[in-house]
Amino acid sequence: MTQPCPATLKQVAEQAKVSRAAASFALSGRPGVSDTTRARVLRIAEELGYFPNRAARNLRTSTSGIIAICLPPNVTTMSYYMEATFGVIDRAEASGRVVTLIPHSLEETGRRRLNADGIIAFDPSPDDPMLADLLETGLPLVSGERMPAELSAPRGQVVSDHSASTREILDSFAAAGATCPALITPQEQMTWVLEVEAAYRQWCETQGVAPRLEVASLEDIAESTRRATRALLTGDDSETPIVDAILALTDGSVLNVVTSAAEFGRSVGEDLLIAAAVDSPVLGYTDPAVTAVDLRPREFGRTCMSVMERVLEAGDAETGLITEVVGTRVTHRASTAGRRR
Amino acid sequence: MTQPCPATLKQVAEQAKVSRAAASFALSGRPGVSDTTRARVLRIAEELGYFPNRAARNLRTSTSGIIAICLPPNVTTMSYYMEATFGVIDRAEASGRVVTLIPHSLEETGRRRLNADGIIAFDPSPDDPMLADLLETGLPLVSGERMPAELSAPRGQVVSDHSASTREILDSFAAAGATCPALITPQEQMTWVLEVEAAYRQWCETQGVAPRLEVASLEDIAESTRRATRALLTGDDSETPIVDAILALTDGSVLNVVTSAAEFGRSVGEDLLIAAAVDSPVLGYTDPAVTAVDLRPREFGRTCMSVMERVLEAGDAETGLITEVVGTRVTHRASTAGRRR
DNA sequence: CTGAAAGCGCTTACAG
DNA sequence: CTGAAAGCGCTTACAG
Repeated sequence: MTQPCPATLKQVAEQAKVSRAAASFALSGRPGVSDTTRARVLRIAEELGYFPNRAARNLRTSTSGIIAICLPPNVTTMSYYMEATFGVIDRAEASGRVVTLIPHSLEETGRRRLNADGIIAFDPSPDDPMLADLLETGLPLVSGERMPAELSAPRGQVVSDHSASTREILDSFAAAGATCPALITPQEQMTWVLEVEAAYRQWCETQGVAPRLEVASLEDIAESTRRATRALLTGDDSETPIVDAILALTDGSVLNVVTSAAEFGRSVGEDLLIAAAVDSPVLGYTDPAVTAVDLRPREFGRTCMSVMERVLEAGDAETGLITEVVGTRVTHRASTAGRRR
Repeated sequence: MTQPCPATLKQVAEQAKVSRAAASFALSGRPGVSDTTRARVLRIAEELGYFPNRAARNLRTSTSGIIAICLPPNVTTMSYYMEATFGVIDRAEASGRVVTLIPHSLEETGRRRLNADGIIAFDPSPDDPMLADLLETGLPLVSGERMPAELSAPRGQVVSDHSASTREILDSFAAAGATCPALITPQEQMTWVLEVEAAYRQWCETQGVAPRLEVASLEDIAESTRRATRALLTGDDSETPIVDAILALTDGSVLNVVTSAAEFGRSVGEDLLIAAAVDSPVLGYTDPAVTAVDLRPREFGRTCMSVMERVLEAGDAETGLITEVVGTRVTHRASTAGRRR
């Protein structure tokens, strides 16, 4: 067990034979202390395993050291958000901040109590009432994926190149012999959904194929997901070409397509290719395993936190909109192998 | 926007025309202040929207107000842990505490820095090295599900009745006509896994059927999951009866069975029943949807936090092992319908 | 039953 | 370049 009470600034100062002020200056890297003194203080702080008492620092600086994460309501693609959250935590640890999640049940008083220094909102949606409330607090906000235009601009944002990954998926469909790829989107107007959709439409236009979209609506989500699959896979209309590939944006849709393809006389990975726009561990367990876009959520979360740090450091100074891009990569699996492997 | 600076104790005291000490006593419910004064202070605090400054309180009481959650490494059944975490947060909010997650990548220095008041460990496993380190800190610990005997006892625990839910699942298999139910377990020796396994063996003994277990090992988890399914569904040995129902403990196994049943000439929900020991939203999206045990993770998380509060309140006083049970319920879906619906 | 006072550990103007 | 001092908001012995 480590020492019960961690070393205090006073102890460091005494050992280094300087005042607490000097020690504080040395540790925070501010000018006003000679290089030799600074080095000595840093060495002793290191030896004693010193780190500043969070409560004292927060009290003095009127901060809370808390970064709050806001996730979309009713998230089914849990793994992405869980990983992204851990990414934020990874990075927050370095600056001694604490990360917590805001439950959607949190009342206004609860949010006031929370008293965060900043908010990271993943996949902000214009339909989320809590998000609107959070924006009103005026706290520094970093958005994971772009903020919808209807909402006030964030101080920083981290984005993925969904256009590129969508094109890569569609190209791999084509390479495996598919000629009529369809899209299943959720009804929520999160910006990444719009980006995938736009990239899909553009790809279709370039290739000269007619876009086929189905929306799994929010109300009665399970049934509407089934309806979307059915709409795409029943060839009730001989005028429209048969859908031979599906890019699904939510894991619910993916799983529904994978598990019901046989009912419609299709064989996934052979005469029906399928891919997911967000990867998840479960997609590696299905048979066949499902090709998906690895959005590198952990890295994405880390980047969100480092943008947040820049925003907090800037304080009220004008920074413009800080933007960072996190690269994605497609994990190719058996579901897009095509007939001829 | 609410007032920039929340009301302070001093303001409350001034308005109530008492000393800060008296106001503090009144608010904390301690004796030493007359009833009329107490009522006045409480009313004024309410009016001003007063709540104690976390940093000041923490500094004064040498606490951090942080509750850290430790999840198993490599969790695939994300939704359960996410919900349980939100449950902890729900409840922590009432006592003004902040909840954070401990990433498994966190180094020893990081853990010292974290400086939590207590730790809630979900599904503690004897194989988790981080958990062993956390136990050494001597911080108050509440475990979600029982602690393995090898590890030091927690101060409190919250458990589910896995025996009852396992029996309910197995009984429903039998009611739908299955005669040879099998179990797929993960290799991790989490106590709930052992409990389900024990309940399964006991049920088999009572029913006079031979238990059939497969383990999906950790290394090469995806492949071993497939192997487990194959082992159960290929009738290579005419001496052993054909498995006609499977209870899978992880969502990976469930999805693998559901998506590969057809390959083995089986039809899920008809001649092959399947159920999951932990429910997840994705199980509602497969076709057929999968019967599963709803462990009520949010309620479970809330209960963990309320046990933690009791532990913290007791301080060093001997409390014995505080235990709470959270009821579960089986969500019956099409995967266990059986041939004759 | 109530008030005056100390002090948690830090940061930061201010004076030397 | 360095030191002495104030004060963030709270809790809690201590004295009346």
